[in-house]
Amino acid sequence: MPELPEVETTRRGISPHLIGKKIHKVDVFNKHLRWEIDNSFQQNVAGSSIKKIERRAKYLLFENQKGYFLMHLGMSGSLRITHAKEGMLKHDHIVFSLPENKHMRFNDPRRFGCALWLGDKPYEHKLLNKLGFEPLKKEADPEILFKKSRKRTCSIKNFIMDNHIIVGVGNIYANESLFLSGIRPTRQAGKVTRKEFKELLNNIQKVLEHSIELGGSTLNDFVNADGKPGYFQQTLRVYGRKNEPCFVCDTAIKTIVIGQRASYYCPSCQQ
DNA sequence: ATCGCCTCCTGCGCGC
DNA sequence: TGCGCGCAGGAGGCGA
Repeated sequence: MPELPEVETTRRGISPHLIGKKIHKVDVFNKHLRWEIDNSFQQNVAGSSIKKIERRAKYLLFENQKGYFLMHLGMSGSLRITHAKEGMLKHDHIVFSLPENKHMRFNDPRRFGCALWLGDKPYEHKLLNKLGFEPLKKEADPEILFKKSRKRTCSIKNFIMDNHIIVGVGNIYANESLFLSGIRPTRQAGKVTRKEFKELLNNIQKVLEHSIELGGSTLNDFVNADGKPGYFQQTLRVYGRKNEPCFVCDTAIKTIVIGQRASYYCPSCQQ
């Protein structure tokens, strides 16, 4: 379940194996991902060289001579670098053949991921042209959250998980950052103060950056990577801790469903 | 415009 | 040991 830190770690991990390298073949073993992989993907990717890999939200954007293609890891996807001889795994849906007998393989048991040819104006694509700000770039500004949330009645948790507002905050980090900020996930977004948004964005940045650091520590093993994502290496303060004592005040952590998603909070620390 | 629900899919853990 | 069930979750799409 890649969150933004895992996507960024993936980008950094695969980059040395792809930048400036030619993808001489693309084999699609199962085109039924979130959207069916159409012929333009293979046509425009096979035989091209990768110039750059960018990340926007949880999308990976690969640039070649003709334009850009996009990949999303969905819930269960991964990209890993292997030797060509290495055996295929169940759910290896796409294999990119690289120089020096290497492969990049896209594996995705749940097939919520996608692979899409975008052409030469990637940011005009409907998946990308309505996205909110990147929490880890200079553009990140709590004032945007404050202004856009006025008169909003949805929960603050749904609000920060809305990609049209701010990108890359998945369920785990939404729970964790709200706990660190003392804000109950059910509170109406419009009732969160300017001061609280400053604190909240700061905490979102902290948990994301911390997790990228942990992910980065496994980068050396990225070939044949099977490392646990960063958020399993760190201590989660509320996520998955139903009925366990709050680390701050010992109150039992509560769980509730918000927007079809499991939400955890300390009823004493978070108001 | 905004909100909340539905959906895609497989693996896992649980209860019996 | 095995079966069936429910749950997990990113995010687009849709109806209200």
